[in-house]
Amino acid sequence: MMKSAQVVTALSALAQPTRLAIFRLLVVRGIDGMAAGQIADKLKVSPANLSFHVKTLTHAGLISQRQDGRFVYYAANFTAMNAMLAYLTENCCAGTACELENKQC
Amino acid sequence: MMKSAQVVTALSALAQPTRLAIFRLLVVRGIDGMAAGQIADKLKVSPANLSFHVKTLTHAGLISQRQDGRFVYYAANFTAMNAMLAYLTENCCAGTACELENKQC
DNA sequence: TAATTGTTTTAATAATTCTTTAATCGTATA
DNA sequence: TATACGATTAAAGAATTATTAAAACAATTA
Repeated sequence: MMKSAQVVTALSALAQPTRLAIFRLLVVRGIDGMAAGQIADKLKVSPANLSFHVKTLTHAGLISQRQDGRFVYYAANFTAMNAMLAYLTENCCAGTACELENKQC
Repeated sequence: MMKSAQVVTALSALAQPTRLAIFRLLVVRGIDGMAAGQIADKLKVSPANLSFHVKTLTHAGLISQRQDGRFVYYAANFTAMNAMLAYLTENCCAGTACELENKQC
């Protein structure tokens, strides 16, 4: 079970256009992930700025990194993402009668 | 389909301890919602500060308001919440082979 | 070892966000 | 109409966050 402060950290990490784009890119990529330079090229962000943003996502636990030669690969952490999503819908409608109208809630 | 900027607005709205608490409270409450003063009491937040935060959540489309006498009731907008959650998991792992390990992705 | 490539860090500035207090607005009741 | 109650707004200062450029670091190759 996730704590409120962790969830705020994760949401803050995603609440920025560049970081949201990075995360979505990595979600689509799956477990192999993508090298820092590739991400920077694809999103047209400077290397320094990319480093700044992936650091924020990493601290939030939403992505992981692995080194391969002089490349650093980043990948989405699906467990953390799912825990965050679950926190938002938890105990929805006090457990009653809302499956009728909503998908996850 | 939600646009990136809308999702950033929604995530920013939730990425703050007081607002996350307000939203979770309203998610549990369901469609009836809760009056501003009740929320403020429950979360031990000043009326002015509560107004500030519900305004942010309202602008993000995550909650709605309805007036009843001199009370203003706020309720979670489940459609917006689900759209935001869907955006994050969209096209996960390019559509391949990750149902094996994850719940939503 | 020197040079190159990929990435990160630092420092500075610019921009945004949060909290508090006081004043204001709207609805209901005496 | 005057008063009370619930809620919102406005203004100010404090705190946090984003962007840029330059320097530094780490791994590879000449």
